[in-house]
Amino acid sequence: MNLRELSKMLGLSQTTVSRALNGFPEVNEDTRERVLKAARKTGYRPNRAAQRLATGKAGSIGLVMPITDTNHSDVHFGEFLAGVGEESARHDMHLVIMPAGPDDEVAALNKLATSGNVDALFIAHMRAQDPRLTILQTLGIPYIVHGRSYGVESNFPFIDIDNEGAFRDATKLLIQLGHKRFGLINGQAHLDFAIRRRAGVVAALGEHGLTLAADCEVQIQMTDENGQKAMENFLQQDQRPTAVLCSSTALALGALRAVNRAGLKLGEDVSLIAHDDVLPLLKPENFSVPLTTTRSSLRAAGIRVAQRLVAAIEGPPSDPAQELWNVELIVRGSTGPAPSDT
Amino acid sequence: MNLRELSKMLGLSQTTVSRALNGFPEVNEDTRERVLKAARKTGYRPNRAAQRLATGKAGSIGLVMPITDTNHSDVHFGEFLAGVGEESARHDMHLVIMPAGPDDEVAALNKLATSGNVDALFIAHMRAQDPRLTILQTLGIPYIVHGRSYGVESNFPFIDIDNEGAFRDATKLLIQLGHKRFGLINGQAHLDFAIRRRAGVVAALGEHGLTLAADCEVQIQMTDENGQKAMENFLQQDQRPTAVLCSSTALALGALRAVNRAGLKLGEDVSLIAHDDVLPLLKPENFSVPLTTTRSSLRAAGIRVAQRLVAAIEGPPSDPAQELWNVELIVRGSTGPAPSDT
DNA sequence: TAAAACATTCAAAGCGCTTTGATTTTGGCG
DNA sequence: CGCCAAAATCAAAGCGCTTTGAATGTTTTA
Repeated sequence: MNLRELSKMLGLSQTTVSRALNGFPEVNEDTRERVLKAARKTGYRPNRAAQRLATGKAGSIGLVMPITDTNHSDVHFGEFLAGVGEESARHDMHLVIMPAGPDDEVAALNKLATSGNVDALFIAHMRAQDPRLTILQTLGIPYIVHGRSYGVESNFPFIDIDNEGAFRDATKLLIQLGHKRFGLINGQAHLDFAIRRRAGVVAALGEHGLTLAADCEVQIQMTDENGQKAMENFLQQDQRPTAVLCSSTALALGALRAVNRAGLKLGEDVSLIAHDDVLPLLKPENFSVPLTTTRSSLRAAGIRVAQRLVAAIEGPPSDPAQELWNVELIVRGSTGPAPSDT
Repeated sequence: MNLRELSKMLGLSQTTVSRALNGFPEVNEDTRERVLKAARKTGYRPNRAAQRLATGKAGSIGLVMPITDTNHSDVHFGEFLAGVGEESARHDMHLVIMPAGPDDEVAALNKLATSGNVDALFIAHMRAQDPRLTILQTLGIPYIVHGRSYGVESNFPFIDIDNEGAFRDATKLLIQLGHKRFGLINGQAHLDFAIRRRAGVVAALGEHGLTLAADCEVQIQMTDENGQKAMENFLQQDQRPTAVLCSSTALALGALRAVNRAGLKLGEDVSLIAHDDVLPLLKPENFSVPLTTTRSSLRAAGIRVAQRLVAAIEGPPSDPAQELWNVELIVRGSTGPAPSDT
């Protein structure tokens, strides 16, 4: 069943039927009713390819999927993607997923945009002074950024969580518990969230005359291996930190391993707070010592991103809305008073 | 730049240019050369929407993304999706991802197929006697199945791993190590892979006059919590198993936790082999005791599925090719000789 | 050298929708 | 009533590609 058949059946022109279906105001309500009913009964579904051609819209969202040097996908992205997929299916939107390594991202973005295959773009894994922003702004196609880019002043639409606030609060909690020596196992130094989280920690410490020792700070790719190595290093120091913040539960998984192997107890000898992206696999409550976390669901962010992208495609261009989500601080067993022995 | 402009520029008809571009034989080689060169120089890219409309092909692959009751996405699927995304981007294929709970899957499949939005389908998470197969076969659109469906005789195209063989081999290894009492922490009983893995275990045991005790067998959703609970149960029994097989590293993560909490040592008191889908997060070598595993990359399967789907869409329909991948057995520290104390 | 066969190229007709620019209907008002 | 604005509908022109069926050259064959 296509539009011509449907309109012939109803004794109307294609124009009217099309307009009735798409909610245009200039069609009589009775007519619209009749059209909608017929469409329902015949199970008419507009041909998306034809719609795309006629409107010049691709009806799809482009995503650059970051892949690492080791050619591994990132769980964080997978979880995010699940959210995007869910929402875009709801709107009959296609997804174009283009994997790209760190060096090809700009090229991938360009390719996606100029392919005409895509009428909105999304980027994540933001870095400081991210070059992709500049391109995105000149491309003239709707986009949204997950995260921000430290050092970029221009106004762009984003969804981000309050990384700085989250880690400031987390640090404050640890300070209140009496901790004085801190460690930070962070994501790679050029990543925007890493910069902001670090800033949060440093700020909170500063307020209490404390500092983050240079050898108690690591900025590295967030895998459990790296978390373990980092924590092992921390623990070997004379003045080892009693409180450690981790930028992901994956890092925390490794860190916990290191703590256990050193024969120390989490929540007693060492307190730890990690950021939890709510990955289905790494639930902080299931760690051998339940993890105190700052929590914000990546999946939810994915859904929201898709919503806004769809709105941007269908509706008129709106202001570069910027959303900053709050992060919950959830206290579990991995945080405790600072050990008194030192 | 569109086809008309390009052809005008070349002084050729659209027909010829189109054919030159698409590799039709009836165009002069010199002409083709000229066309290709011009296309390259001008950066001409055919409008996919127009192509889709003209050919009647949607240029996209539909995936039903299984979501659980808890509305959580499955990591296994995420990893698989990464593979599919990678390959389909390579072919300018779109993805339509429709999330559906266990009860809506058939409906989702129908919806995808009849939407005309999709010219190939893919399903996974196969169950015994899976009703989706019947539908798929009547839909008349190319499809491929990841996994098989126990009890279904008909011939359908699939990619699967040799679940039975993998678990048979794993069990044999444990038998050789002297183990007599076995446990199995499996995926949900209706899932095809779970049935086959169980069969593999039972077969290997049977060859040596051993059996799988009813209370040493659990078939359950594969989360670390469930793994932990299952192992806790096993360990409380008078005659607790000394060798346990797990259907995923997530289960194994929980099982290991239970072993640790019981004050037992993995690889000594209890041996464990898990199936490893090569998830970036749960690397068996990073478990506190490196895990002996049966390994097969889900990501690789995703890539292969997309390849075949693309081929099926573009090329002529071919035989329902069936691929059965071998699974590696990788021995690490979690397996050791059976304890002699009993 | 004309006819037949082949190799190339072309004009034009869709594909199924949206949208522009009429055209027709309706209804209010003097 | 007749006129005009507003409301409702329509015919037709694209969107950019593929594909059919015909037309034009070029060889080959008889």
